[in-house]
Amino acid sequence: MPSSPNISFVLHDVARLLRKRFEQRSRASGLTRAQWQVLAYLSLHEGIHQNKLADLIEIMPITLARLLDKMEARGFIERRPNPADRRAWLLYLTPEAHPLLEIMRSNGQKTRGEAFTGLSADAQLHLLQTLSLIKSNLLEACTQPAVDRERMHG
Amino acid sequence: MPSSPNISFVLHDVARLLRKRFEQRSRASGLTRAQWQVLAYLSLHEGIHQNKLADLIEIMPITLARLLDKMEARGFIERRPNPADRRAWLLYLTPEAHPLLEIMRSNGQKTRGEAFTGLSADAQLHLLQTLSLIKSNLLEACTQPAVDRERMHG
DNA sequence: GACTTTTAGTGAGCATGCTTATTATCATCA
DNA sequence: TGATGATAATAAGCATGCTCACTAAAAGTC
Repeated sequence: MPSSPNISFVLHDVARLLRKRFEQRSRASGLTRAQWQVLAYLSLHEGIHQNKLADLIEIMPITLARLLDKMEARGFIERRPNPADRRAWLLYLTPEAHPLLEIMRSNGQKTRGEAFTGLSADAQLHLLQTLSLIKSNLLEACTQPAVDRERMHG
Repeated sequence: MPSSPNISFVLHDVARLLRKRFEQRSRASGLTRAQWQVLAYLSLHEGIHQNKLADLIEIMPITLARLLDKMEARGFIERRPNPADRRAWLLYLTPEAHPLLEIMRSNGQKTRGEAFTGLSADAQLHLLQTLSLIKSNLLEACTQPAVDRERMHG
């Protein structure tokens, strides 16, 4: 309950504020947080295809497709045909994208710097480990049927 | 960078997965995560007006207005005119909303139960405190101008 | 080789959250 | 009282993320 603030609500708030702050900073660069995440992952896996990349980022393929549409239109990435599989595209950064990597990385660092003021390096590492555990718990849970039935009245 | 996973990305992923899991569970009840958050806060502050409530939840008033539109249409809340100020509405739960509070609270608990498997009560409390600190850092930061200028080339 | 199943990608439609801009009302102060 | 500024709510428009449904191509099976 909000009176003793709910950890899920706070977590959601933090994510939203991180995104907001990052995008305040990055507006001039033309990349949103989500697009930067795509670019960051793609820079480490050029030549990957969309469903694999969506799997890495853990978003739905259709969500990634929409992001790539915009990033392609703005000249940050290109989709090359895959001669071995005519269903799939192969994804590459354009030369224009490379300078952005450094800028966005720096913006991310600045945003984290603001967010994590007062947290020691140890505390940050601990937080990362805790969040990673929660994430893997949730990834597991999301694959299982969510039973809405309950014994509220028993 | 994604190779050593970025704490902001993970935090964002966790928030997204929490929302997804909560909504898998709550689909039958007709309330989304955001609407449940509104209802939870409103249940503690009936008679509040929109801008104040938006301030409590820390979202933009227009975002709240859209949520309230849907919740009003579905009969969960009502907007009563404020005789003392014709610009403002006073917000109340409808009788239909009250049983939902218990159901949604339980859904939230179940979702957190799944998410926090393997975390002691102490670790959860510690996480909450850490996140609250980060949130207040970000709330502070977001009010300050985000300087995009930087010394990348110097 | 034809039939079925799986996989890659997208369309449609909805919810949340933002920025920017507008209207109506209230509050202040000369 | 009458102009000025602040406040409550909403409108328009965009981005992200989901579910559900669909097409096209590949892969597996008889």
